[in-house]
Amino acid sequence: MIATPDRTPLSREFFDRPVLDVAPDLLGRILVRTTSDGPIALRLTEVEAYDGSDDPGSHAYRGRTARNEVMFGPPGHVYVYFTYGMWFCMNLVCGPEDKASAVLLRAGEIIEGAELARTRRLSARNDKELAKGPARLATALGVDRSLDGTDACTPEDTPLRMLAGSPVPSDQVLNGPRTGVSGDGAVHPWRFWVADDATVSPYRAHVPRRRRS
DNA sequence: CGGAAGATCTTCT
DNA sequence: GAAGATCTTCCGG
Repeated sequence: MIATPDRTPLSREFFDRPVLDVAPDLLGRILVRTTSDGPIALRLTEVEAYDGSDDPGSHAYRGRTARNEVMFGPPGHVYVYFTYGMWFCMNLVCGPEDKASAVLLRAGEIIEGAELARTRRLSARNDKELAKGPARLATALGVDRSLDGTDACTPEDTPLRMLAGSPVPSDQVLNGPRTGVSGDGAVHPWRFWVADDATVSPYRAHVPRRRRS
């Protein structure tokens, strides 16, 4: 028989821990995104930890700015940024407050609302690709900067919530270098994913884009 | 399948 | 002014 995933919300305390503890613990948890079109539920299969102001790969490394403001706020809130001229990516802020650490949600399996997700991800060739990659994940869920700062762990039915789901046993969690991170930040093996899961995105090392003539 | 290049624009230097 | 926590399409093997 199949264990029903736990639909209770994750607590603030869950996120109020060091980001390297929270990141692997987020695998198997469920993110629910609700809009007027209906709900989408996503089971997280791949994340990356960004260790706040100590981490050269982190948006918070060079201090507080208008963009990363939310990272310096309370844990359990959502940090959304815009990148490469057309994509959004989402993070969950971790503790302690002011450390500005966060977990980038890189990939997941859509377990509810796949029909709706497909309408936002027309280029996806199959359902495994709907949220395979951080920008794809945000696109599938209809997440943009208007959700920056949203509290993801309230008991109320907000547009974005984290539920307990079913944590992945540590022997099924793999880790390695972060994708697309350049310079000194690339050395940390702070990308975590579920072993043998087809929704995990392929690893790509950072490549500086060639300058246009 | 793998590599190259384009798309597109905010953010910080 | 340059680079970016990316994705898609196009091309060659």
